[in-house]
This record gives sequence, C-alpha cells and structure tokens, in this order.
Amino acid sequence: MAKLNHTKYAILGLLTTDCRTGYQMKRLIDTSLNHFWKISYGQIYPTLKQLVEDGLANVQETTQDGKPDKKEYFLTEKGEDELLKWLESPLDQIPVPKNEVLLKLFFSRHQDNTKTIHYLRSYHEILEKRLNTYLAIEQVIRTHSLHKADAQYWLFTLDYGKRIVKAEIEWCEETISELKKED
Amino acid sequence: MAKLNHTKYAILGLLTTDCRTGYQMKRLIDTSLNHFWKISYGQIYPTLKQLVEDGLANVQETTQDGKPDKKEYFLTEKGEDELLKWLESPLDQIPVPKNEVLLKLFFSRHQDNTKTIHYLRSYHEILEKRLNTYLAIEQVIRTHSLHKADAQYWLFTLDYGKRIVKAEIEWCEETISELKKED
DNA sequence: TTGATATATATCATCTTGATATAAATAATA
DNA sequence: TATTATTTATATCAAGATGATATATATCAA
Repeated sequence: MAKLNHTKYAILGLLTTDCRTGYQMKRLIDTSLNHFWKISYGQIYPTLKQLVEDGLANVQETTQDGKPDKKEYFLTEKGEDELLKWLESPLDQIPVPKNEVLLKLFFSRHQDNTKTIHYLRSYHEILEKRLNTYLAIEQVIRTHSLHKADAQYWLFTLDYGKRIVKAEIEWCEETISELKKED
Repeated sequence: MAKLNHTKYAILGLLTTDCRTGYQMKRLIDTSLNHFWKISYGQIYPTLKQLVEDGLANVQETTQDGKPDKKEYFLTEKGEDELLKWLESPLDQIPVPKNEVLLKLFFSRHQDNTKTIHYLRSYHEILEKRLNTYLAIEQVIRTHSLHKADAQYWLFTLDYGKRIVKAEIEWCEETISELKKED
C-alpha cells in the first residue's frame, strides 16, 4: 500500500533549483546531495511523467545546439503548493537505516576477531574518505556558492553528514580497541 | 540485476541464534535489532523457502500445545559455511542512508524558519526517545544477557546507535540555534 | 461471551534499484 | 581523418523490498 512517496517531493523540490531535466536531477543528487539522498532513473522519468499528468509540473521540449534534445520541466503553481504542503507536514516516524556493517558485526562471534578487526579497519578507511569528501564539498560551497539561496541549508545537511561520520569513526576506533582486548 | 542479497545472510545469521520460526525472527529484529536492521514478512517466508531449497537450512513442522503449529528451521553445515563466507567477504561500498529530515531541510528555504525550527524540535524529541530506548536496551542486556554469546557484539551495535543518535541530537541543537539567528 | 492479544504462516500491490538500452552530440586519441 | 571515449539525454525492466492485509489457532481480559 502506498505510503508517502518521497520521490515525488524530492523531484518537486529539485524543480525549485536550476535542474530542469531528469539527467540534471540525477547528476545533482549523485554529486552534491548524496550525503542524504539518492535516486534512480527508474524513479525519475516515471515520476516526472506523473507530475505532468497531475498538473504539478509542465514540460517543454528543447532543441539544443551540439547536444541531444532535452525535456525541460517546470513547477506549476499547483506543484509549488504541493511542495509547501509537504514541507509543512509533521514529522512522522524516522526509520533507522539498515546497516550491513552492524549486521555482520552482530554475527561475527562466529569468526576470528582478527577478521572482524580487519573488516572494521576497512570501514574506518571508507569513513575517513567520506569525511574528506564532505569537507571538500563544504569548502567548495563556502568558496563558490555561498550566495546561492540553498547554500545555508546545504551546509546544514553537510554538517549533519560530518557529525555522523565523525561519530562512526570514533565508534570504529573504540570497537577495534575493545576487540583487540579480547584476543 | 541481483546484487548481494542481505536478507539471505540476515536469516542465516538469525538461525545461529535461538530463533527457529519466521515469526520469532521478525520479533527479534523488531524488538532487539531494530537499531541496525529491519525485515518484513514479505522477505522472511520466501527466503526461508529458498534456503531449504538451496540446502542451507532444513525445516521441521512442530505441533505445539495451546499454540498454532509452527515450522522450525535449522542451519545445515552448508548454511553455516555460507554464513562464514559472507562474514569474511570484504566490505564493499557503504550506501549513505536516505534521510527525509535532511531532504526537507534542504528545500526549507521555501518556508518560514519558525516552521523549520518546529520541525527540528519534533526530530529532536524523536531522537531523545530513541536514545532512551537504546540506553534501556543496553541496561537490559547488561543485567540479563551478558552471559549470552552475542552480548558483546550486540553491545557494540548499540554503542554505534547511541553515538549516532547523540551526534544527531547535537546537530539538531546546533542547527536550531543557527536558524534562530537568522530570524 | 466477546473482543483483544499472542503466535503463526503467507501474499501482494506498490515502490525502488541499478543495470541496461538507445541515441545524438563533443572530445580525445591514433 | 577515423575511431573510441565521454557527455548529455531519455527510458525500461527484472529482481528485491515493503508493510498492509489475510487467515488461522490459541489464550487472556473485560
């Protein structure tokens, strides 16, 4: 049964930025907002169609010089209202994300601690890279995009990402330390 | 296209605990492991069937006094090997979870900051409740289950949950504070 | 006696995923 | 100059996930 469809609102929101095509939306999400969202083409194009059918967006085909033709989507007033209604809607439950690392860790009494430690070291490396990515993105925003309307809110989301990754890194270090004691 | 199927390994892992039925597995996940995993009946029963077909588990129907009949599943040696292989497999990419709160926050320049602040206060409340839940679970583990083979690893996962929630709470407080400055 | 709850198995409409397909363009390389 | 790689762009689909729903047998509470 259909619960709230986040894809629809994500795309409505994206239409308030300067993304106009499905391809641009996918790129923006993948390169700049992937610390808190992800989307697939399998969601984008059917949802754009549905938004047009529902009168929340309209579409205009554009011929480009030196590039393939494209379909540009624009929010309608009705679409804007729908977005605002969603923004105002109260917070429901927040699902806890599934975490493969913790799933494995929970069952890892079945293997040697040295393997588990090695695994957590890999995780630690991934997290450090991720933190560096977030710091780099933050730098780029502060240097080039602070004037943009979204900048402040974008930084809020990055701050969230940074804090979570830092907590994950600390947890990693602590857990590795505890596992070492048990050998 | 089929990527690694976590459900299968989650269920193989659960069969190393004293869960024997689909219903018990769902209950264990929902009550004790929901800080890092979730599963639906829609996954459990078809996957149990598949494990039996693949020779990774076997099933035995049991009549119970005063309760409905049940199907009990047991790991085979082949299933145990498969679980160990999975535990030893190297860490691939870790997806960043989707986060509805950050999605809304990113677009919330379109609404009054007072609404956003109110929304983040709701989030704050949910997080504080969640932290209390984790602390309570930890207490129960330390008091009643420390002897269990899984206890230490379970506490590791809870420690992760606690640290993440604490980071989220701090982020909330900081972000609310920044938003207040802008009014 | 009735309704709620616990224990138990199971299905399905809807949504998501990410691989894949196709195509028109430019850019890089041999 | 031709070929290959990359960019820009739209689109689909098999496989998996979800969580509501259904059904059934039991005990417990009102």
